[in-house]
Formats: sequence, structure tokens, C-alpha cells
Amino acid sequence: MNIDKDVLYSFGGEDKSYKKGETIYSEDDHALYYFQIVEGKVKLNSYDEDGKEFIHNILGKNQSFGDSLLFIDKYYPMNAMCLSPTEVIRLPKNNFLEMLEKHPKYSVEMNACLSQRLYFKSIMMQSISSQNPMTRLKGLLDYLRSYYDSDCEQCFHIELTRQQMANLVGLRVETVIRALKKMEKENKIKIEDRKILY
DNA sequence: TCATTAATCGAAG
DNA sequence: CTTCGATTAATGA
Repeated sequence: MNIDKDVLYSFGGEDKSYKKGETIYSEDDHALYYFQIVEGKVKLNSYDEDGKEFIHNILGKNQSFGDSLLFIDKYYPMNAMCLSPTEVIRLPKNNFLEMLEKHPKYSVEMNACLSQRLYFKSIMMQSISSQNPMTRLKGLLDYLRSYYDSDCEQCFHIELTRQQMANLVGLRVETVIRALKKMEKENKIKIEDRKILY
């Protein structure tokens, strides 16, 4: 979701900036705002009973988060933390809903945005249910490539650390490293200077 | 050069 | 597959 800044400001949007590693909101907090990233990266995560981190999604510039909970009265099911210094525009829930009423175009766009999230969840859920680590990673890679629509073969740069990839598919870093090496041998991906090309 | 963070590796469970 | 321990590479103060 990417709403025009002027529209956000006219409905009471305010600038907020966070440092790297800072938490924007935590699990169980009440969902009270719509957040749109102006600069930086944010991860949505949670921890299992053993303290192992699971990353639900990583968002960047011009993407929004926290919005899927504004339509229902629930608490956040995960945390939002900054992976880099981040600037966001924050809009209170009621102002956001009011904005949608006055700008039907964004209301429709919001549907597309939520669909995109659902699609991502479905893809990830299916690949994660696989026992094979390469299949899990392939699901993530396929989604990323389709989302950022790269046309050429093996030239799409995956801008995630191996640790982040591991936390997105529910595996350990070492397992990801070994699986990626195997995929490289099978020519499914390319690795240059530790950078992953798919 | 020292410190920090990510990536790797090998061995064992 | 995960866990542990140790090493190596890259980056920045």
C-alpha cells in the first residue's frame, strides 16, 4: 500500500523516525495506527516457545504495515522492528478509515494490498509445509522474484541475509547455507561474492 | 588495529 | 535437520 503523502498529512498523518533495532509496536499492543514506510526496512516477527524467531514479512520503502488489523478490533499478533534507521508516516486508525471513505480509490487499492499479503502467506505456508529445505527456500525465492518482477534468468539479487531467509522459512542458518550451496550445484541459483542471484 | 556482524564449516545428536 | 564451537570475511570506528 502506498498512499500519497499529502493525503496522509491532510488526514492527520505524522512523521516518526526510529533507530535500527527499535520496536515500532509489540505483540499484544492494540492496533491503533496505519504505518507507511518513507525510508528504511521493517520486519514483522514473533518468537516461538523456545525463543526462536519467525519472520512473517520484511517491508521496505513505500510499503505499509499494521494496516490489516485496522478493520477488526484485535491486538497485533506480531512485533514490528526496524532493520535499519526508518522513517514512517503514522496515521491514527479512525483517520485512516475516514480517509478510505473519502478516497474510494485507496479503498480499492487496500483490497489489492491485503490480497497480496494473503497470496504471500499462502505461498509461504505451502512451501514451509515441505520437509525439504530446498523446496522451502524455492518457495520464498519464487515469491520474491515474482513480487519484484525480474525478467532475466538468475540475475535477481536476493537482498536478504541468510539469517533472515532462515527465519522466514523456519530453518537454521546453517541449513539455509547448505541448502543454497546444493541449489547452486544444481544450477538453480547463482552465488557471487556471497550474493544470491535467482 | 579492534570490534561487530554475517557467513562458513565440521562434528555430533 | 539442529546444535555447538571455532574460524573467516567484510565493514566501520
